[in-house]
Amino acid sequence: MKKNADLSPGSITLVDVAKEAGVSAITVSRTIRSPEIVSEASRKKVEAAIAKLGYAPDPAASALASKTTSTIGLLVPSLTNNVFADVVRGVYDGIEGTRYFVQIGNFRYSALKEEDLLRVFLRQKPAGLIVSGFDQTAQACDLLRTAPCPVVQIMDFGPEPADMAIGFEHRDAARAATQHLLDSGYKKPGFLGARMDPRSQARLEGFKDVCRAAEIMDEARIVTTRQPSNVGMGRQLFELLLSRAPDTDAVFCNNDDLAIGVLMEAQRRNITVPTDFGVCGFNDIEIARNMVPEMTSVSTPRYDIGRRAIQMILDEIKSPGSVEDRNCNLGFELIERSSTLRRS
Amino acid sequence: MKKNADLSPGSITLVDVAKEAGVSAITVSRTIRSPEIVSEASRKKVEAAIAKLGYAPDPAASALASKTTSTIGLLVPSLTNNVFADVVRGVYDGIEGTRYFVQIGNFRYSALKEEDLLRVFLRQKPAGLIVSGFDQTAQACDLLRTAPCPVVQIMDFGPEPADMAIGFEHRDAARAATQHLLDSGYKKPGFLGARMDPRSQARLEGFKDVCRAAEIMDEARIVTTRQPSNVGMGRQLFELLLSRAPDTDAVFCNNDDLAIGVLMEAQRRNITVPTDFGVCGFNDIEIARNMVPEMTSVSTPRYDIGRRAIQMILDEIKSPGSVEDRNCNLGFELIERSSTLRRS
DNA sequence: TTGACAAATGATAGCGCAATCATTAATGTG
DNA sequence: CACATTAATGATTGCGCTATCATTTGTCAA
Repeated sequence: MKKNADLSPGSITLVDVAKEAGVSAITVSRTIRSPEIVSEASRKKVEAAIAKLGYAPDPAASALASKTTSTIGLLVPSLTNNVFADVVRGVYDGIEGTRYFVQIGNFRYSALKEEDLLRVFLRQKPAGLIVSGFDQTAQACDLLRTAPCPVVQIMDFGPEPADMAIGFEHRDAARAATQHLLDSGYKKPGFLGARMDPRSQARLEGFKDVCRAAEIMDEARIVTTRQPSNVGMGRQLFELLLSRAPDTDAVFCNNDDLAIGVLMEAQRRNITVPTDFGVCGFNDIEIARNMVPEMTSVSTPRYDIGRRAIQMILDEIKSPGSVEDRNCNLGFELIERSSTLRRS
Repeated sequence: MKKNADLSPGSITLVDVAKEAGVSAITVSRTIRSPEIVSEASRKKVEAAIAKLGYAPDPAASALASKTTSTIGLLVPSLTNNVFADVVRGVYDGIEGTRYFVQIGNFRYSALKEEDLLRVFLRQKPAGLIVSGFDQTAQACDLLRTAPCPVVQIMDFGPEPADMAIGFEHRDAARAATQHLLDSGYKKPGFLGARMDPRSQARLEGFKDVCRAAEIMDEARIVTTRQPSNVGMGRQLFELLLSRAPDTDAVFCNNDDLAIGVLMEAQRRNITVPTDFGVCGFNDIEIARNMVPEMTSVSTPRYDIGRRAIQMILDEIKSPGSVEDRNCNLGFELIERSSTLRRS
C-alpha cells in the first residue's frame, strides 16, 4: 500500500522561490526560461533559492500558460521492428541533454490509428512531431500541414513534405540491390516481402523495374505476405518461393529478418550460399554482417534519420524557418558481402 | 514554412460545449470523466455538443486542476535491447484502448541517470510508473516508495518491492540452463556475458552455483564484458573463451545475441554444434528458434511482464490497494532444442 | 401533504505558470 | 544637465480545467 506523499517536492512553486530570493515570481520564471535577459545579480539569487528549495517547474502549469509543451511526438508503425528501434534510438540520442521529451505512439501500420494518434498528440500541444512516411490519410495530412509546431516525415523520400522530411528512396535502393544480384551472375532472382507497407511496396517496384529492364520479370518469383516480418516468416516464404519457382537462383529480401530466415533454411536444405543461391537483405542490421556467410544488404541510415529529425525540430523551434534543407535525402549504401559472391 | 494555425480545433473549450449543450461547464467535465453521475438527458445533450464542435479536452489544464495526468512513465535501461523491446510492446498493448499514454525514459544502464529521469517524470504527476529492477540508488528508492502513484518494478524478482513488482528469478533461470548443459553430457561449460547489469550478474551467480555444486568451477571459462551485447560481441567473447580455455565443451550465454554469435563463429571454425560443443542462450527471442541448429534457450516472459505491469497499474488506479499479488514471479521456461542435444 | 434524503446540477475559486503591459533603474547623447 | 533610450523588473491577468461546497430537483415513506 502506498503512502500519500502530499509533502512531495512538487509543492514548491515559483512564488516560494521568488520569496526566498527576494524577487518577483516572473523574474524566477525568466531565470529558468531565458537567463540571458535577467541581471547577473538576480540570476544568482534565484539560482541559489532554486537549489535551496529543490524547486522544479510544473510542466502542466507551464503548458497551460504558454500553450506549448516540451513533448516531441514520435509516431511509428511498429515497435517490434528492428528498423524503428534504430530510429527511436537516434531520436532519444538526439534529445539527450535538451529540455525535451519524446512520446512514442505506435499506430501498428494502420493509417486510421495514425490519424487518431495524431489528434491525441496535437491536443497536447507538442513542441514537434515526427511521423513515418508520406502515406497518411487526407485528414491526417491536413493536420500535419496546419500543425502549430515543426513536423518531420521520416524514412521515405517524396516530392512534397507537409513541413520537413528526411529519409531515402526505397525504390532506388531496391533497384541497386536487384541490379547487384544480376551483376553478380544470378539469372533468376526472386523477391520476398513481409508486411508490405508502402515502403515495402516501393522496394518491390524497384525490384520489378530492374527485372523488367533485364527482361527476366516473372511474377511467380515474387512472394509476399501482409503478416509481420521475422526470421520464421523468411523461412516460410523461401519454401513457398522454391515450390513455386524451383529454378530461382537468388533472392532479394524486403528486410534482413527474412534474409536470415532464407540463409537458415538454405543451410538446412544444403543449398550452398552463395554458390548455388544468392541472398541479399535490406537494412543491414548488426546480425547480418555477423552471419556465416556474411550477408549482402542495403545499409539504411535509420539511426541518422532519427537523430537528424530531432535536430531539424530543435533548430526549427529555435528559429522557425531556419532549416535550409527541408526535404533531405540521406541515401543508402549497398554492402556487398559473401552471400552474393558467386563470381569469386 | 508553416502557417500559424491559431484557429485549430484546440480553441474550443469546455465553456463553448456547455453553452452549446445548455448546461454548465462542470456538467460537461463530468460527462467526460464520469458519465455515470450525469443524467441520461444531460449526457446526450453534452455528447451531441461535443460531437458537433469537435471538442477535445486540454490535458494541460486538466493536469493543472486535478494534479494528475494520464501519463504512465516507463523507465528502461536500453532501447536497443530486444528484451526491452518486447516489454515495451507488452506495455503498449496493455494501454491500448485506455485513456493513458506511455512515456519512455531511457537511462542507459546508469542508476544516476535513472534517478534524474525519475525526478523529471515525477514532476509531471504521472498516473503510474514502471521501472526496471531493484537496483535504484537509495534516493531513487525513496522517490519510488513515496511516489503519489502506483509503481511497478519489472524484470526481476526480489524480496521487497517499493510498491509492486513483476518479474522472474534470474539466478534460478541461469541455474536451470547450466544444469541442463551438465545433464546433456557436457563436462566443461563456460559462461559468456555482455553488459553485466545487475540481472546479468545474477545469471552469472546462478551459473557459478551449479558449477561449484558439480565441482567444475573454473574462472577461466567465464568471459564477460561491460560493453553492449550483440552478435559480433558473441563471436569475440567466444574466441576469447576458446583461447583461454580451449577444452571448454559448452557455453551458457547471457542472452541470445551472444549465443547466435557463438553459433556463427562455431560454424566458421567447423566446430559442430551440438556434437562438439553445446550452446544455450537466454530469453528465447524469435530468431533463436529459427537458427540452424535450433537454439536451446531460456524463455522469459518479457511481453507478459510489460502487459501485466500495466494491468497492475490500471487496477491500482481504479481502486488503490486492490491488487492482491503485489510481488509477482512469472517464472521462466527452459526450451531444449538441438543446440544442446549431445545425447541424441 | 410534509419532511427527509438522495440524485443531479451549478457557482465559485484556484491550480502554477507565462504573456502582456507598465514601471523603474541604468546608460548614453548633445 | 536635461532628455532620450535601453535594460531590468514587476503587477496583473488569464490559460482551461476540476475540487469543493452549495443548491436545486426528484423520490419516497409517514
